[in-house]
Amino acid sequence: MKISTKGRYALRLMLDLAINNSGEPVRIKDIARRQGISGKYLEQIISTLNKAGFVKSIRGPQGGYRLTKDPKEYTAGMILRLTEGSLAPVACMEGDENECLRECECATIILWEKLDEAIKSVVDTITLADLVEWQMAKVNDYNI
Amino acid sequence: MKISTKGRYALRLMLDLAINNSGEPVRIKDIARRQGISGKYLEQIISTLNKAGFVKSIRGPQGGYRLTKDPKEYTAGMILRLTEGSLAPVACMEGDENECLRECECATIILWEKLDEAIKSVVDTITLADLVEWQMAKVNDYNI
DNA sequence: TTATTTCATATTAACTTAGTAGGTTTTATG
DNA sequence: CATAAAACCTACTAAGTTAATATGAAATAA
Repeated sequence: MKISTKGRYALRLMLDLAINNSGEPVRIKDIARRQGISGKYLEQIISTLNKAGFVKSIRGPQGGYRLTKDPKEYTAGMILRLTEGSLAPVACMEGDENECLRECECATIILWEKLDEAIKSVVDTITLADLVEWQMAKVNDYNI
Repeated sequence: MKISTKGRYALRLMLDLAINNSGEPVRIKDIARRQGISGKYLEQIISTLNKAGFVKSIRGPQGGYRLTKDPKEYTAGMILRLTEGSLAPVACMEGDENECLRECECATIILWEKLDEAIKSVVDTITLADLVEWQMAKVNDYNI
């Protein structure tokens, strides 16, 4: 019941892009340095974000990445689901494929539904803009 | 971000024990048959529940297991944490051991805290008695 | 005494995680 | 035009986890 590094790094990567939006594209190398994450691994993660249109890449020297949308347009859920896959706590909740034959008889499904709703209520309401705001507040605290 | 079979089976096992409390101890073999789960695997899971004092075992013929407490005394969280380990969505939230060095600078921790609270608010308020109640309602629906 | 049950430990195949490795393509700049 | 800096692409891998199976020992009711 853990969010893996892929999801966690994707979130920090997007947050890094949102904060370092000075005009020039942001290089993987710099994100890797700032976040203390393997650059090669970040390449793979950002590739997913790129293909989904979450970021735009500029190739060649002085290249890098930029967000395609305003930070408030990305929810944490969008980023996590893209990189982690479904956030449903059990597979039988993920649609027709994994439907459980005991579904209509098994009461635990009600627990899983409530848990699923609780998770969604957090990840689908918090946006990248919220993370930026919290990050700014943290930096302020730190500098006082 | 999934609950594994251990946790899911433990919950169904405890629910089965709560429902089949006719006085005689309940055998693993019968739970396995009713739930469609490998008996040998259930043995391992119930061993954990036994050592934690959640169930009491009676050995020998006509032996089996019984709950030690009233169903409303067990929360889903107690059962899941015992079998799954911590339900925190990220390791850096699990106490001093896994503390993240970036904690005080990284805004994502706030998201994880909110997610953790949301998960707790479900699993720590739903009891085995609730599951029994829901199960009874399901059986009624089915028989109408 | 026997059969039935729990109890204990070891093993395993398949899968996932968290990267590393090595190279190709694009393109700004000198 | 040559070079270097960046993104891009695919394959590989060590370690860990999951979801069991396998084998047998210990306890005990009949």
